[in-house]
Amino acid sequence: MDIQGLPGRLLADLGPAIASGEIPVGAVLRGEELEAKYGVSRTVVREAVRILESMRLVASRRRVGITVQPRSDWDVFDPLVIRWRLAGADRGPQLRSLGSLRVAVEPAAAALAARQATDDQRRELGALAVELTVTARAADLETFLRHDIAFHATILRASGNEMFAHLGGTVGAVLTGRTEHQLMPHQPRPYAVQLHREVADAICAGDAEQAERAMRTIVVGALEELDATLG
Amino acid sequence: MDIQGLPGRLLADLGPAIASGEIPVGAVLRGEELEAKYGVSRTVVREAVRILESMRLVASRRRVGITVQPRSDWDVFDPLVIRWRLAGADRGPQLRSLGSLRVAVEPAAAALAARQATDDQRRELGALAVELTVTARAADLETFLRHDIAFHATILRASGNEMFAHLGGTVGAVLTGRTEHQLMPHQPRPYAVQLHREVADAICAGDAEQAERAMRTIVVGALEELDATLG
DNA sequence: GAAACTCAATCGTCATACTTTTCATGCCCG
DNA sequence: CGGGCATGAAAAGTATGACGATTGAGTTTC
Repeated sequence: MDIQGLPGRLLADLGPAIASGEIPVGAVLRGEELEAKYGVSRTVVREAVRILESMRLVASRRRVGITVQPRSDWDVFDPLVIRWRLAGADRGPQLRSLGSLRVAVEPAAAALAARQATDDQRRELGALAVELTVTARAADLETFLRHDIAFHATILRASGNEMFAHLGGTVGAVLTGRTEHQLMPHQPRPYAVQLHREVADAICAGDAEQAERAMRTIVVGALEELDATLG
Repeated sequence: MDIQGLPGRLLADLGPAIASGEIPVGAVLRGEELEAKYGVSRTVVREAVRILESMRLVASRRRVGITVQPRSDWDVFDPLVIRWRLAGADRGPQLRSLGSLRVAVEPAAAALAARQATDDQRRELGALAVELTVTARAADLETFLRHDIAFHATILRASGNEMFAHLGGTVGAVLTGRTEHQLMPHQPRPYAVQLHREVADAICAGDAEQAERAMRTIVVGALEELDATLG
């Protein structure tokens, strides 16, 4: 998932620092400075900066340096940017944005999945729904999270839309983030688990409307809970 | 919008070639090869490859070379990847995916915009709706397109969700693409123009449900029309 | 006071050398 | 005959020194 080598190490340090605002918007870095700070060569610094530039986090200009760009320019769909922001200070706004995106996308994906999931995918969803019920009762949060991620990713994949499918990773990051940061109840709510079961059943049965409705209830609920927690 | 300098030139050539399948999945390039082909130094090739790597279009491995990755790994939300794919062979699937995404996102954005757009934004939407009506009647396709893009981008921005806002550029690429490639009627359908007017009015009046409904009609219609055209 | 000019800072590119990783070959041993 | 292991080479990864191009800022000149 991560970028390799020395440029990767620079990114892993600079990315979160910029995303969290520790290096503020408008700040100017010089390449030479970064070489010294990390004890690497120009080659490495330049490659790392190029990548940050392709994410629109910074812009490099002659005679000026490497400038941190305004947040509105950032490529907020880039998986790395999402991770960095979730780890940093504006986790709240980021989770809210992602929550709204989920509300828009996941019900639609569930409806599509009910129409065109493969038999294997339907079977897998059924199995995952069972796992969720079991691990929720056992309060095994870690395993629950893993299956929850797989559940949503499978539906997004089963929608047959490659862009929805790619949001599987993003949704995974959201679920992981809110569990890691205690934004979840310590034990999954039975009602939420029940809704997952309903979504799985509806998709298995090919009932698009019911799948969409149940999924919407899930993601709207998650967003409301988040709003309540963040105030 | 584009990446600058010599690495940008490499990207502008390699990106479309990979996105269109001209350089097939699984193909292996060598850095030295690219240096020779484009008459540039190692530095430049490496920076370009790093960027392609961060889009997951290729992976670079020692002793192996630069391998084109399977399409399912590509970062399909990256603006450059979207443009490259729209320009190439799988424009059809790409437009369909984007169409579904619009159906999911834009109605939700319209509803949010009705609740929390600024006065300026409401005014601008009203003005744009007027422009659309006028230029549609005059069959001034180019101006119509420009205002249509601004209309949708303004709503996405007015939703107050940064991720929706960023899709403004993507939607712009879609609209431009389908106009350029004759996937549109030669004159905008009066009914579609009327719907834009309704969306603007609803948002100005703060009627979220009506805004959402009208916007859904627009994007569903666009998707159906696309499906009909592509067969 | 404004316009033109000079200068220096910084990124951009190139060429080259060296290092590290990893695959493939083939040898040796069981 | 087959499998594990040493050996070598191929390719990317990193480092470095040199030069070019751009551009912002200060300075001069009218």
